[in-house]
Amino acid sequence: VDVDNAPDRLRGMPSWLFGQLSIKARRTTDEVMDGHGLHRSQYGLLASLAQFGPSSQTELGARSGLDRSDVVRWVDELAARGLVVRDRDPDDRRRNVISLSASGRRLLVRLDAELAAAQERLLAPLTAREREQLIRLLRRALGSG
Amino acid sequence: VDVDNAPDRLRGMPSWLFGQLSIKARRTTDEVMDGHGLHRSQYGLLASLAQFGPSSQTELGARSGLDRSDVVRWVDELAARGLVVRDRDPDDRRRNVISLSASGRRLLVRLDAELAAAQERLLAPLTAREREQLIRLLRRALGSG
DNA sequence: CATATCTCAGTAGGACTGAGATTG
DNA sequence: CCAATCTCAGTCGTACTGAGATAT
Repeated sequence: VDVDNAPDRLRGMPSWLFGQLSIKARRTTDEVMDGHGLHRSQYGLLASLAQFGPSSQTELGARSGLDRSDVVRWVDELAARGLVVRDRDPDDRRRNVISLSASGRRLLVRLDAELAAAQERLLAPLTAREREQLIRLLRRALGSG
Repeated sequence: VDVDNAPDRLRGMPSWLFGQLSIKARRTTDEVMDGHGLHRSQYGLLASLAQFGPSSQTELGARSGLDRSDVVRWVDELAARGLVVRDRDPDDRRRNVISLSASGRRLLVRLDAELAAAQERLLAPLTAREREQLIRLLRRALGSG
Protein backbone atom coordinates (compact mmCIF):
# COMPACT_ATOMS: atom_id res chain seq x y z
CA VAL A 1 0.00 0.00 0.00
CA ASP A 2 0.98 3.58 -0.47
CA VAL A 3 -0.33 5.22 2.66
CA ASP A 4 0.03 8.67 1.11
CA ASN A 5 -2.71 7.88 -1.38
CA ALA A 6 -5.03 6.28 1.13
CA PRO A 7 -8.15 8.21 2.14
CA ASP A 8 -7.80 10.28 5.30
CA ARG A 9 -10.40 8.12 7.02
CA LEU A 10 -8.07 5.12 6.70
CA ARG A 11 -4.79 6.97 7.24
CA GLY A 12 -6.01 8.06 10.64
CA MET A 13 -7.64 4.80 11.68
CA PRO A 14 -5.52 2.68 14.01
CA SER A 15 -7.31 -0.57 13.15
CA TRP A 16 -6.51 -0.12 9.46
CA LEU A 17 -2.92 0.87 10.15
CA PHE A 18 -2.46 -2.18 12.38
CA GLY A 19 -3.80 -4.40 9.64
CA GLN A 20 -1.54 -3.01 6.94
CA LEU A 21 1.48 -3.07 9.19
CA SER A 22 0.88 -6.62 10.27
CA ILE A 23 0.89 -7.70 6.63
CA LYS A 24 4.16 -5.89 6.05
CA ALA A 25 5.60 -7.26 9.28
CA ARG A 26 4.63 -10.80 8.42
CA ARG A 27 6.38 -10.60 5.08
CA THR A 28 9.52 -9.22 6.70
CA THR A 29 9.80 -11.82 9.44
CA ASP A 30 8.80 -14.73 7.20
CA GLU A 31 11.86 -14.06 5.07
CA VAL A 32 14.02 -14.72 8.10
CA MET A 33 12.13 -17.71 9.45
CA ASP A 34 11.77 -19.38 6.06
CA GLY A 35 15.55 -19.34 5.83
CA HIS A 36 15.62 -21.68 8.81
CA GLY A 37 12.64 -23.76 7.78
CA LEU A 38 10.72 -22.43 10.74
CA HIS A 39 7.47 -20.63 11.31
CA ARG A 40 7.11 -17.23 12.86
CA SER A 41 5.16 -18.65 15.77
CA GLN A 42 7.95 -21.05 16.64
CA TYR A 43 10.24 -18.20 17.53
CA GLY A 44 7.72 -17.19 20.18
CA LEU A 45 7.74 -20.68 21.62
CA LEU A 46 11.53 -20.79 21.83
CA ALA A 47 11.60 -17.30 23.34
CA SER A 48 9.07 -18.28 25.97
CA LEU A 49 10.99 -21.42 26.92
CA ALA A 50 14.27 -19.54 27.12
CA GLN A 51 12.88 -16.96 29.49
CA PHE A 52 10.56 -19.02 31.69
CA GLY A 53 12.04 -22.49 31.49
CA PRO A 54 10.19 -25.77 30.91
CA SER A 55 6.47 -25.16 30.46
CA SER A 56 3.20 -26.83 29.64
CA GLN A 57 1.68 -26.24 26.24
CA THR A 58 -1.13 -24.20 27.76
CA GLU A 59 1.42 -21.88 29.33
CA LEU A 60 3.30 -21.59 26.08
CA GLY A 61 0.17 -20.64 24.21
CA ALA A 62 -0.91 -18.05 26.74
CA ARG A 63 2.49 -16.40 26.76
CA SER A 64 3.10 -16.22 23.08
CA GLY A 65 -0.43 -15.57 21.88
CA LEU A 66 -1.00 -18.91 20.19
CA ASP A 67 -4.07 -21.10 20.16
CA ARG A 68 -3.74 -24.45 21.99
CA SER A 69 -4.28 -26.17 18.70
CA ASP A 70 -1.45 -24.37 16.94
CA VAL A 71 0.88 -24.97 19.88
CA VAL A 72 0.46 -28.70 19.27
CA ARG A 73 1.41 -28.31 15.64
CA TRP A 74 4.48 -26.13 16.09
CA VAL A 75 5.81 -28.03 19.11
CA ASP A 76 5.46 -31.25 17.09
CA GLU A 77 7.79 -29.80 14.52
CA LEU A 78 10.26 -28.31 16.96
CA ALA A 79 10.48 -31.64 18.79
CA ALA A 80 10.97 -33.55 15.53
CA ARG A 81 13.96 -31.31 14.81
CA GLY A 82 15.36 -31.71 18.29
CA LEU A 83 15.01 -28.04 19.17
CA VAL A 84 12.73 -28.81 22.12
CA VAL A 85 11.96 -31.92 24.14
CA ARG A 86 8.45 -33.00 25.02
CA ASP A 87 7.94 -35.04 28.18
CA ARG A 88 4.98 -35.99 30.30
CA ASP A 89 4.80 -33.99 33.52
CA PRO A 90 5.26 -36.59 36.31
CA ASP A 91 3.41 -34.33 38.78
CA ASP A 92 0.35 -33.93 36.57
CA ARG A 93 0.17 -36.44 33.80
CA ARG A 94 -2.35 -34.45 31.79
CA ARG A 95 0.41 -32.01 31.02
CA ASN A 96 3.39 -32.07 28.73
CA VAL A 97 6.60 -30.42 29.83
CA ILE A 98 8.31 -28.74 26.93
CA SER A 99 11.97 -27.85 27.39
CA LEU A 100 14.51 -26.11 25.24
CA SER A 101 17.36 -28.29 23.98
CA ALA A 102 20.93 -27.06 23.61
CA SER A 103 20.53 -26.75 19.85
CA GLY A 104 17.24 -24.92 20.36
CA ARG A 105 19.00 -22.43 22.55
CA ARG A 106 21.78 -21.97 20.02
CA LEU A 107 19.30 -21.44 17.20
CA LEU A 108 17.40 -18.89 19.24
CA VAL A 109 20.51 -16.73 19.51
CA ARG A 110 20.96 -16.74 15.76
CA LEU A 111 17.30 -15.93 15.21
CA ASP A 112 17.55 -13.05 17.66
CA ALA A 113 20.16 -11.35 15.54
CA GLU A 114 18.43 -11.93 12.23
CA LEU A 115 15.03 -10.88 13.52
CA ALA A 116 16.47 -7.76 15.08
CA ALA A 117 17.78 -6.80 11.66
CA ALA A 118 14.38 -7.55 10.17
CA GLN A 119 12.71 -5.22 12.69
CA GLU A 120 15.06 -2.47 11.64
CA ARG A 121 14.10 -2.93 8.02
CA LEU A 122 10.46 -2.91 9.02
CA LEU A 123 10.81 0.35 10.92
CA ALA A 124 13.37 1.91 8.58
CA PRO A 125 11.47 5.21 8.29
CA LEU A 126 11.65 5.80 12.04
CA THR A 127 14.52 7.04 14.19
CA ALA A 128 15.79 4.94 17.08
CA ARG A 129 13.98 7.19 19.50
CA GLU A 130 10.72 6.91 17.62
CA ARG A 131 11.00 3.13 17.51
CA GLU A 132 11.26 2.96 21.26
CA GLN A 133 8.33 5.31 21.62
CA LEU A 134 6.32 3.19 19.20
CA ILE A 135 7.07 -0.05 21.02
CA ARG A 136 6.05 1.50 24.31
CA LEU A 137 2.76 2.70 22.86
CA LEU A 138 2.01 -0.60 21.15
CA ARG A 139 2.63 -2.48 24.36
CA ARG A 140 0.36 -0.18 26.35
CA ALA A 141 -2.32 -0.42 23.66
CA LEU A 142 -2.18 -4.20 23.90
CA GLY A 143 -3.00 -3.87 27.54
CA SER A 144 0.19 -3.71 29.55
CA GLY A 145 -0.45 -2.08 32.92
CA VAL B 1 -3.06 -12.34 24.99
CA ASP B 2 -1.75 -10.94 28.19
CA VAL B 3 1.23 -8.94 27.07
CA ASP B 4 2.55 -8.75 30.62
CA ASN B 5 3.22 -12.48 30.63
CA ALA B 6 4.77 -12.57 27.18
CA PRO B 7 8.52 -13.10 26.94
CA ASP B 8 10.58 -9.93 26.66
CA ARG B 9 11.72 -10.95 23.19
CA LEU B 10 8.12 -10.72 21.99
CA ARG B 11 7.06 -7.76 24.10
CA GLY B 12 9.73 -5.66 22.45
CA MET B 13 9.27 -6.94 18.92
CA PRO B 14 7.23 -4.64 16.68
CA SER B 15 6.27 -7.38 14.23
CA TRP B 16 4.73 -9.44 17.03
CA LEU B 17 2.97 -6.45 18.55
CA PHE B 18 1.53 -5.53 15.15
CA GLY B 19 0.24 -9.05 14.72
CA GLN B 20 -1.44 -9.21 18.10
CA LEU B 21 -2.91 -5.75 17.73
CA SER B 22 -4.27 -6.46 14.29
CA ILE B 23 -6.15 -9.46 15.69
CA LYS B 24 -7.61 -7.31 18.44
CA ALA B 25 -8.39 -4.53 15.98
CA ARG B 26 -10.13 -6.87 13.60
CA ARG B 27 -12.38 -8.18 16.32
CA THR B 28 -13.28 -4.66 17.40
CA THR B 29 -14.15 -3.33 13.96
CA ASP B 30 -15.95 -6.49 12.86
CA GLU B 31 -18.45 -5.97 15.65
CA VAL B 32 -19.40 -2.67 14.08
CA MET B 33 -19.41 -3.78 10.46
CA ASP B 34 -21.29 -6.99 11.16
CA GLY B 35 -24.08 -4.86 12.58
CA HIS B 36 -24.55 -3.38 9.12
CA GLY B 37 -24.01 -6.61 7.24
CA LEU B 38 -20.83 -5.20 5.78
CA HIS B 39 -17.20 -6.20 5.65
CA ARG B 40 -14.36 -4.22 7.09
CA SER B 41 -12.85 -3.73 3.63
CA GLN B 42 -16.02 -2.16 2.32
CA TYR B 43 -15.63 0.79 4.63
CA GLY B 44 -12.31 1.51 2.95
CA LEU B 45 -13.97 1.47 -0.45
CA LEU B 46 -16.69 3.88 0.62
CA ALA B 47 -14.11 6.13 2.26
CA SER B 48 -12.01 6.19 -0.87
CA LEU B 49 -14.97 7.06 -3.06
CA ALA B 50 -16.13 9.80 -0.70
CA GLN B 51 -12.78 11.51 -0.72
CA PHE B 52 -11.60 11.03 -4.32
CA GLY B 53 -14.86 10.69 -6.22
CA PRO B 54 -15.71 8.10 -8.89
CA SER B 55 -12.80 5.71 -9.43
CA SER B 56 -11.74 2.60 -11.26
CA GLN B 57 -11.42 -0.62 -9.32
CA THR B 58 -7.65 -0.57 -9.68
CA GLU B 59 -7.56 2.86 -8.08
CA LEU B 60 -9.82 1.72 -5.27
CA GLY B 61 -7.63 -1.25 -4.52
CA ALA B 62 -4.42 0.77 -4.50
CA ARG B 63 -5.87 3.39 -2.18
CA SER B 64 -7.43 1.12 0.35
CA GLY B 65 -4.89 -1.70 0.36
CA LEU B 66 -7.08 -4.34 -1.27
CA ASP B 67 -6.21 -6.90 -3.87
CA ARG B 68 -7.87 -6.43 -7.29
CA SER B 69 -9.65 -9.71 -6.77
CA ASP B 70 -11.17 -8.70 -3.45
CA VAL B 71 -12.23 -5.34 -4.85
CA VAL B 72 -14.40 -7.22 -7.34
CA ARG B 73 -16.05 -9.14 -4.57
CA TRP B 74 -16.79 -6.28 -2.24
CA VAL B 75 -17.90 -3.88 -4.95
CA ASP B 76 -20.28 -6.56 -6.22
CA GLU B 77 -21.94 -6.58 -2.85
CA LEU B 78 -21.99 -2.83 -2.39
CA ALA B 79 -23.56 -2.41 -5.82
CA ALA B 80 -26.17 -5.08 -5.11
CA ARG B 81 -27.19 -3.10 -2.05
CA GLY B 82 -27.29 0.18 -3.93
CA LEU B 83 -24.50 1.78 -1.91
CA VAL B 84 -22.34 2.29 -5.00
CA VAL B 85 -23.00 2.30 -8.73
CA ARG B 86 -20.85 0.42 -11.23
CA ASP B 87 -20.64 1.82 -14.77
CA ARG B 88 -18.38 1.24 -17.72
CA ASP B 89 -15.96 4.12 -18.27
CA PRO B 90 -16.92 5.61 -21.66
CA ASP B 91 -13.39 7.00 -22.13
CA ASP B 92 -11.70 3.63 -21.54
CA ARG B 93 -14.03 0.71 -21.75
CA ARG B 94 -11.66 -1.64 -19.96
CA ARG B 95 -12.42 0.26 -16.78
CA ASN B 96 -15.37 0.40 -14.47
CA VAL B 97 -16.32 3.66 -12.85
CA ILE B 98 -17.51 3.12 -9.30
CA SER B 99 -19.44 5.95 -7.70
CA LEU B 100 -20.93 6.49 -4.30
CA SER B 101 -24.74 6.62 -4.18
CA ALA B 102 -26.68 8.90 -1.87
CA SER B 103 -27.46 6.02 0.46
CA GLY B 104 -23.81 4.97 0.40
CA ARG B 105 -22.84 8.42 1.50
CA ARG B 106 -25.40 8.42 4.28
CA LEU B 107 -24.23 5.03 5.50
CA LEU B 108 -20.63 6.16 5.51
CA VAL B 109 -21.47 8.93 7.96
CA ARG B 110 -23.05 6.47 10.35
CA LEU B 111 -20.12 4.10 10.04
CA ASP B 112 -17.73 6.97 10.76
CA ALA B 113 -19.29 7.55 14.14
CA GLU B 114 -19.50 3.91 15.12
CA LEU B 115 -15.99 3.12 13.97
CA ALA B 116 -14.60 6.13 15.80
CA ALA B 117 -16.12 4.74 18.98
CA ALA B 118 -14.61 1.34 18.19
CA GLN B 119 -11.15 2.91 17.81
CA GLU B 120 -11.52 4.45 21.23
CA ARG B 121 -12.34 1.09 22.75
CA LEU B 122 -9.37 -0.39 20.94
CA LEU B 123 -7.01 2.24 22.31
CA ALA B 124 -8.68 2.61 25.68
CA PRO B 125 -5.41 2.29 27.63
CA LEU B 126 -3.94 5.35 25.89
CA THR B 127 -4.55 9.03 26.46
CA ALA B 128 -5.77 11.23 23.61
CA ARG B 129 -2.30 12.64 23.20
CA GLU B 130 -0.73 9.19 23.04
CA ARG B 131 -3.25 8.06 20.45
CA GLU B 132 -2.29 10.90 18.15
CA GLN B 133 1.35 10.12 18.67
CA LEU B 134 0.73 6.46 17.91
CA ILE B 135 -1.18 7.21 14.72
CA ARG B 136 1.61 9.48 13.53
CA LEU B 137 4.23 6.82 14.17
CA LEU B 138 2.19 4.06 12.53
CA ARG B 139 1.67 6.18 9.46
CA ARG B 140 5.36 6.98 9.18
CA ALA B 141 6.27 3.33 9.71
CA LEU B 142 3.96 2.37 6.88
CA GLY B 143 5.95 4.65 4.65
CA SER B 144 4.40 8.09 4.65
CA GLY B 145 6.94 10.74 3.66
C1' DC C 1 -19.17 -35.92 38.15
C1' DA C 2 -16.76 -31.68 36.88
C1' DT C 3 -12.58 -29.68 35.27
C1' DA C 4 -8.04 -29.37 32.96
C1' DT C 5 -4.83 -30.63 29.32
C1' DC C 6 -3.64 -32.25 25.00
C1' DT C 7 -4.83 -33.78 20.34
C1' DC C 8 -7.09 -33.95 15.99
C1' DA C 9 -10.28 -32.82 12.34
C1' DG C 10 -12.41 -29.31 10.40
C1' DT C 11 -14.36 -24.34 9.45
C1' DA C 12 -14.54 -19.59 7.95
C1' DG C 13 -12.37 -16.02 6.31
C1' DG C 14 -7.79 -13.54 4.26
C1' DA C 15 -4.03 -12.44 1.20
C1' DC C 16 -2.74 -13.64 -3.00
C1' DT C 17 -2.02 -16.03 -7.89
C1' DG C 18 -2.97 -17.52 -12.70
C1' DA C 19 -5.46 -17.33 -16.52
C1' DG C 20 -9.04 -15.77 -19.57
C1' DA C 21 -11.83 -12.02 -21.77
C1' DT C 22 -11.97 -7.45 -23.31
C1' DT C 23 -10.15 -3.14 -24.61
C1' DG C 24 -6.53 0.24 -25.63
C1' DC D 1 1.67 -7.64 -30.70
C1' DC D 2 1.94 -5.83 -26.03
C1' DA D 3 -0.13 -3.77 -21.92
C1' DA D 4 -3.99 -2.62 -18.79
C1' DT D 5 -8.35 -3.74 -16.57
C1' DC D 6 -11.68 -6.66 -14.75
C1' DT D 7 -13.33 -11.25 -13.48
C1' DC D 8 -13.24 -15.87 -11.79
C1' DA D 9 -11.50 -20.08 -9.85
C1' DG D 10 -8.55 -21.68 -6.83
C1' DT D 11 -4.32 -21.95 -3.43
C1' DC D 12 -2.06 -21.57 0.87
C1' DG D 13 -1.81 -20.07 5.34
C1' DT D 14 -4.51 -18.21 9.77
C1' DA D 15 -7.32 -17.84 13.82
C1' DC D 16 -10.42 -20.50 15.81
C1' DT D 17 -14.02 -24.33 17.23
C1' DG D 18 -15.82 -28.90 18.67
C1' DA D 19 -15.18 -33.10 20.30
C1' DG D 20 -12.67 -36.97 22.02
C1' DA D 21 -9.08 -39.08 25.10
C1' DT D 22 -6.80 -38.95 29.33
C1' DA D 23 -5.95 -37.46 33.79
C1' DT D 24 -7.02 -34.76 38.28
